[in-house]
Amino acid sequence: MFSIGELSRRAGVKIPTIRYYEQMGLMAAADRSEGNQRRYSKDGLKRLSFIRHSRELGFSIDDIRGLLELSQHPEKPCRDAHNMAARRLDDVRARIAKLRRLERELKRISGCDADTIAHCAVIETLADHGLCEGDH
Amino acid sequence: MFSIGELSRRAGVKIPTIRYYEQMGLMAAADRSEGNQRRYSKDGLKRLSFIRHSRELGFSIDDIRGLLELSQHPEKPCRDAHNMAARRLDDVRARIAKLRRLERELKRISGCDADTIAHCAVIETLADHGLCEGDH
DNA sequence: GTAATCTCTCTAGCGGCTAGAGCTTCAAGA
DNA sequence: TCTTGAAGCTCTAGCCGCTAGAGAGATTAC
Ligand SMILES: [Zn+2]
Ligand SMILES: [Zn+2]
Ligand SMILES: [Zn+2]
Ligand SMILES: [Zn+2]
Repeated sequence: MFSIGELSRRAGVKIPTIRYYEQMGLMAAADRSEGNQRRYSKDGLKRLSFIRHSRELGFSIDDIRGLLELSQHPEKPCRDAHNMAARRLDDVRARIAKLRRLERELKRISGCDADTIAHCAVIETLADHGLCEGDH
Repeated sequence: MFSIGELSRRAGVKIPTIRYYEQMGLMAAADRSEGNQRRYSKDGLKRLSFIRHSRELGFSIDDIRGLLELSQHPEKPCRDAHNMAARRLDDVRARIAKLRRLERELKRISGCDADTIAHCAVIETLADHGLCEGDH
């Protein structure tokens, strides 16, 4: 049994974030000490690590609720988990595509060789999307 | 002179967003009709289009305040504008790099060919970052 | 016993909007 | 000119995923 501070250190998740996850129903309401402080076991650490890793991979709090639920039922089919991962992947790819378009425009305007605002490619482009090469 | 609805349609920015930009000091407090409704001119449209385009390119509200200010002073050097664009570009590249690492992991776990949660690569990976190929 | 360090709950704030309630104003047609 | 319906007004609250702070109580080490 360890404190929330210890859990925080071990899992690499800030204390208020742990309490937030509890509120959001990701972490079960923790056991309490006599003085009402949260006490965690190895299980709590595992669960929190799962949550952290899922967040790092971009899953939403809602998704994670589902994934945690699934992980509790080893006999169930994993189709749902695959679907969530696939949706995540699609989303990530869409975001990459969008950012690449941004990168292209930003690279272009960063090449401005004017000295004053009057002829600055950055300002001119912001004022007129027609100067852009692509969509965004 | 046109209404906020008309401005919204022409600039492709929602009405509450326009009012929000006014609150944030990006749009100047608009002229008003006798009945206290906002009235805009071509200048307002230009300014809003500039804001919209800047947002699309990923600049923050704060950055945009600066960029608008710069754009009002054509004689000034454009170094500041370049710096902002460069910082934006760096940020976009960092985000792309991060998303690509994500993409790789998500692609890997999406290749799970198990049937049940018990052996599902998605769930296993979320429970153990050690199974990941890279950092994130 | 006392001091230092945790931890507790509760509330509010971040960015960039978005939505709704409850009201007033405007514009077009009869 | 009057009516009606759309559009506008302000104000407040909510979204996500935290993060920060106040002011209180608990724990721990010496
Ligand atoms: Zn320039
Ligand atoms: Zn553009
Ligand atoms: Zn699977
Ligand atoms: Zn990992």
